[in-house]
Amino acid sequence: MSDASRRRPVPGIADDGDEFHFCSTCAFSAACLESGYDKSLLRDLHVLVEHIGPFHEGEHIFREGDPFTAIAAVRSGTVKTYVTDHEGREHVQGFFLPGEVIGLNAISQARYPSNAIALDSVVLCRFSFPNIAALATRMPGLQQQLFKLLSLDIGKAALLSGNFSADERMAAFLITLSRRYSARGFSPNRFLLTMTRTDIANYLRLASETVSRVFRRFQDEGMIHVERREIELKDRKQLETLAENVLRSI
Amino acid sequence: MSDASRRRPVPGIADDGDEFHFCSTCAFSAACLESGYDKSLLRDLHVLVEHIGPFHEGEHIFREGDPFTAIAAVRSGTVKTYVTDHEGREHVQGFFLPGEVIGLNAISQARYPSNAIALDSVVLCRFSFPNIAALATRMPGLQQQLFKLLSLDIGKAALLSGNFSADERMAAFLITLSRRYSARGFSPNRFLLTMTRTDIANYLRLASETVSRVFRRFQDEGMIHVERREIELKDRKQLETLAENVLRSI
DNA sequence: CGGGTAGTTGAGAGCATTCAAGCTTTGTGG
DNA sequence: CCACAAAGCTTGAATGCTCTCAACTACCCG
Repeated sequence: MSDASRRRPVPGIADDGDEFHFCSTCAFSAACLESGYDKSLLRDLHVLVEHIGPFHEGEHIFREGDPFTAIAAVRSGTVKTYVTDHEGREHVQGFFLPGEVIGLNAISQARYPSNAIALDSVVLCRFSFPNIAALATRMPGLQQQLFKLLSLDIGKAALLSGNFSADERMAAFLITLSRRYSARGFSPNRFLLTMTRTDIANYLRLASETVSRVFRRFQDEGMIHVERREIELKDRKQLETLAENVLRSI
Repeated sequence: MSDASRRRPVPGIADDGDEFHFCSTCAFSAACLESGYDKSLLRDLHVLVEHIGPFHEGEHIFREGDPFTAIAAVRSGTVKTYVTDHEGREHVQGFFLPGEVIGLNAISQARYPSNAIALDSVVLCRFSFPNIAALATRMPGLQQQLFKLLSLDIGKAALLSGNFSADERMAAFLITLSRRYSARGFSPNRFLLTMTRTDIANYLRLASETVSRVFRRFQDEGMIHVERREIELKDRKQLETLAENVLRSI
């Protein structure tokens, strides 16, 4: 995390005496609560958590090459991860919504292999990785959850590896966004695109103009209604059909 | 593993009394030996290993949807993982050389999300995942190694996600193959392409004709010499330059 | 109101694909 | 041992999807 001044607990969420809370968005809470650990272990987990932020739009959370010490779950906002190549082209690797974990691909090299930037106002739960790994040896449920998260990310990364058309990739993008928002209790059919067309393009390996054109065509065909950053999925079925090939590999 | 009859230890490699060996290709051996664990823990690890195979060319190691119970390190040969979409197009997700681990992306769903097939004669080290995970709680070095392997695969999958030209992708493919062979003690500049042009194409998201054409062009420009499945890298520097953008994100 | 960023739309170009044909190697059976 | 088939590979020509370039519009914010 590049900005040390932000590593303070968020007011109102810090420890208050003997009580401790799990933030509802943290990816570890559910798994560990379910596993029925005793209170002391849960407290061990809890004290690892550091609520940091808010980061404002455009602010970096970490940069490529920064030493890796912690993973973080998004509490609110959207995070984009990306790398820049020698020609200055930006390659977006992923968007992270509330509840999702960033930094997992940094473990193998002990450095962040990409940049992470806030697309809007972002608050994170930060977990020291050495500490959570150590704790995981005492909490098999936590270890299992970490393995799962890592494994899931391998599959996610494979999403875009396939040889698909612009339409297929865009449909898959919209459907996965919808599912992820839906899983967090947001509307599955109406949501805000927190990223620019260019970001979407760099993520889907398209030109931003192509993103515009696909949006327009999808709208003309009645599949979506899009206006600036607001989007409504109007024909989910058709979108799912288009996305089918892309998503079956997850 | 789909073929139960192959789950026998390979003759000559099984336990012989009190002695136990690590097979040199197993990704876990080095890390765990280094960590200086006592003999009983190392034996625990060793008894988890099951040497299976050989699988012949074209034989499936697991299929999409098979229940996930084990990960496996390739001992010898090459494994291809792939999925097939609704139009019957094959999407190759990866090639696995000796020392590399397959099945890591199956953890999150408890099912293999893709097919794995032997490209030549393949022998594997199989590890029951529940067992190795349980052991990892007692061997932090092993847990760390598992985290690393998983994290590494996330990065690998991102390799092909970028928006790169056929030349860049092919160069990156050849360079990574070279590095991986080299890391295993094989020649870095002369090796056998154990996969077909079509497999390479499906992996790099190209048409097989394009793969042919790029090979020819690379050869005409003196970067490689390729004849059937035999390839020699003649101008590594130029290849690395081409691959630079693709590889910097790993 | 003006500047800047984001987004849209059109026209032309280019890279990769598709279609098609021919070549090479390998394996099989007469 | 040869013929033949099948699969893998190569090469050429034409099409097409997506990109690039360019101009224009809409919106936001000082």
